Amino acid sequence: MTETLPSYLSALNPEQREAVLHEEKSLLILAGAGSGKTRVITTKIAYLIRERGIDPRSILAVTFTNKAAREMAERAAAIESRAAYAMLRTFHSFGAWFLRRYARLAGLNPSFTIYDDDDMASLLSSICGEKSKADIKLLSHQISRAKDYFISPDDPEIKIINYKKEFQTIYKRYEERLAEIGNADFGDLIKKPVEILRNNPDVAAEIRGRFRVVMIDEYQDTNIAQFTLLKELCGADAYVCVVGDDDQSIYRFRGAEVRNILEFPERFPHTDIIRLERNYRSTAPILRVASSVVDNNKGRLGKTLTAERGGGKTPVLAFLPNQDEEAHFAASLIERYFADARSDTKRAADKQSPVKKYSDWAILYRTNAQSLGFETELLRRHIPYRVVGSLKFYEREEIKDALALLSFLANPRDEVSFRRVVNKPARGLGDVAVGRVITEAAGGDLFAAARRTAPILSAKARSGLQSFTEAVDAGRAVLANFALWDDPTDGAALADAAMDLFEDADDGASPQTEKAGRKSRKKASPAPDAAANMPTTNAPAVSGNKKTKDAAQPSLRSGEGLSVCVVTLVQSAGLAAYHLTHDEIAGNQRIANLQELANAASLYPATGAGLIEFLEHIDLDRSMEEQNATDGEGVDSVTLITLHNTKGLEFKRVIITGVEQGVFPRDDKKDDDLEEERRLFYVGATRAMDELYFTCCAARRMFGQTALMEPSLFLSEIDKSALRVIGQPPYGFSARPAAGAFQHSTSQRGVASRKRGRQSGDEDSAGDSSTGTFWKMGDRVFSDDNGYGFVTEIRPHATGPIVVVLFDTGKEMSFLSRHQSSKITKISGEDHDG
DNA sequence: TAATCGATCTTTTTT
DNA sequence: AGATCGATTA
Repeated sequence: MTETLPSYLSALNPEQREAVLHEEKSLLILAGAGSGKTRVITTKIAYLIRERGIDPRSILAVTFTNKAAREMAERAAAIESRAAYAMLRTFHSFGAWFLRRYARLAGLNPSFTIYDDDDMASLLSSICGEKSKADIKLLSHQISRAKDYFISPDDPEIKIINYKKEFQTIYKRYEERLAEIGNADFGDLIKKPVEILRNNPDVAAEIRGRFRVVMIDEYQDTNIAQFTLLKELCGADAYVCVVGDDDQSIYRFRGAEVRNILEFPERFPHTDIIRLERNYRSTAPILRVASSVVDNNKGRLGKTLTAERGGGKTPVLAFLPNQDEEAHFAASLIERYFADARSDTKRAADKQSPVKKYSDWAILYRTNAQSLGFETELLRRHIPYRVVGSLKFYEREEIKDALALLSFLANPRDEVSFRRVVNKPARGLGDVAVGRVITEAAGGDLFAAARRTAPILSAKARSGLQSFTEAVDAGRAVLANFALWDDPTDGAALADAAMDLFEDADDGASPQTEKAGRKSRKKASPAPDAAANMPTTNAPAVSGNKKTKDAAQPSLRSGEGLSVCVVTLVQSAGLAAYHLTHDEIAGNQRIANLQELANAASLYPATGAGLIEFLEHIDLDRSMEEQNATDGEGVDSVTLITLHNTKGLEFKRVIITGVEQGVFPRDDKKDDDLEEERRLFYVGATRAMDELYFTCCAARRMFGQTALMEPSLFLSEIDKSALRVIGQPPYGFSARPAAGAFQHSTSQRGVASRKRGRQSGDEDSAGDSSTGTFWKMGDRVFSDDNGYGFVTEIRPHATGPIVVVLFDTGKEMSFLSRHQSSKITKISGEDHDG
């Protein structure tokens, strides 16, 4: 039978193939890490279209990240080009698509914009201004959670989130204000579609008629609202296929419910379950380490991943004195990788060894803040890197300002954006004047209200308000088809017209032409100042030589499409001048950032719909992947990334950093939260294909102070023989110890030194009686010629031990201890005391 | 009304 | 250490 199958199917293993060919009612695929689940999904999409004659437009596949969605679309289309017509989106992007389409039914204008967490907080503080910032943050978090659980203000279940009556009141008020403004928050993108489906049987019928196949990836991370949406989306005869891994559920904190995957068979009757337990990604030693940690979790379905790959190196655990050494160590590993490559090529130039790339490497950390040290070090060594998922660009003041202007242009009822920019730069508008405009608007069009209010204000406020409205007017003037939004109260015709504009590739236009059009526009648009893109975080190769040249006269250039609008708005509002004069040091950089935003906008048409599309894209996908990638995959670079963000990715070599108690796991974690951190460990470790490293620091600067750290609990859960330990383990450390404390000796003069436990790895050390030096793997050394380095190998030799040192420069040298040890000085490690 | 200085807290993780 | 917030001052 196999030979009758097309090659894309026969290439699958039996379980994968079974999953692809399955076609009864519902399917739950329990897919371990690296078991080829993306391959299964994409192949299944292709198979359904090609072999089963399913209309691609009736397929909906949902993922969690934009990156995953893009990858899925690419891979499916590579097998079967018609897959481009299928709807492959993130949950939120699908929600936004749906909500625009049926906006009216939720009382929204189809041109609504999306409020992020910050906007949410701003709105909340305008509702209850007396609250502290922390309280506001908590409230917005709880409202988000409520929406994740599909709980409305009046739902009695609201007590689960917050039992106080006050919370209910505020939540309710928040919903009213948001409705007045006419925007949606993240939760609404899921919750409102459900409500529309429930309240409008005709819409439900239409949607259910359309989507015959629904697939969901990373199902273990869905929340209740998303589950509810799935239920509403699927008609009685829809085919539902979900893929997930309970061991990789890491988003409980934002409402993910592992129950969804555990109870899926009950919720969807006649479910078949297929397990994918063959891991194709990692070598066995890596899987062993990953499993030994997650095995300590209680609440799991339990599965056994088996490595399909033989051999493999033992993962390395490096004990290091502090953060700086950690960054040194990571950078050195990467440099050595390439140093090896150079010597390799001489010896075995004809051997077909794969090309070594920076992108083979990823440095993982628990919190975004940890990236800084690595950035500094990589920058210093001219190792190109990119920081994944760093929101920094959109968190910049000038970018937020510009986006607020655009948002206000898109929705003149947007009070949050209005407040942000109406008096920025200072136009002499104080609380009084702004308050008057808002009162006048009475929840309606603030732009119109501003014009009406201006005449009755003081001369100063009047001219300020006028200059603001003129700026907005100027921005509006460069947009075509803007009339649509002039009167948001104009009902059906408006929505219908808007819907045409927002209509996606699915109805009518071929997705290929659409995408091609988009692409070519992107290509055509110059990608100047790619360096300016992520100023603090970009690769060193592109640091700003070009910028300094025109630093004398920085000005915004408008390019194609919507960039005209961005530039016009920012210029005429005086934002560019404001930031330039306000911040003499960073001013030019700010202009460059604004320029970058304008460049991104040039991919969109200069129309009202283009504006909405642009804003939606920014709200739903802040990864900067697209903008960053100048051509194809972009510059080859090391990946710096949070553990959470690595989900679904893989790298040849992975360094998991900061594996210390208090950092990973955070020390306030226990029980369920601790189990989630364990899963996070599992996710991180299983990203590695060939080599895996852990780093654990004895001391770490936190809050401006140096704190002594203990090794992570997780390290102690790993079988000692599964790791190769280098550096100085703290006294008493051994993997899998009798439960007990790790203890540190106190640090001395900034460099914490640790007494080595007697029991650990004596085969990796050697004393040299002639010099009185005791060498050990991982010892930190210094040489006048080569700077700092680590002892990476100790070999016995007739005339005494040979010590191999990897210097931070990447250079590796061997020293015959007896004769040459004077060239290298041990600066930390085993003290000479016993 | 805006800018500046000190006090205070910070770090999860993300669509 | 760095951001952020509030109070004080110009």
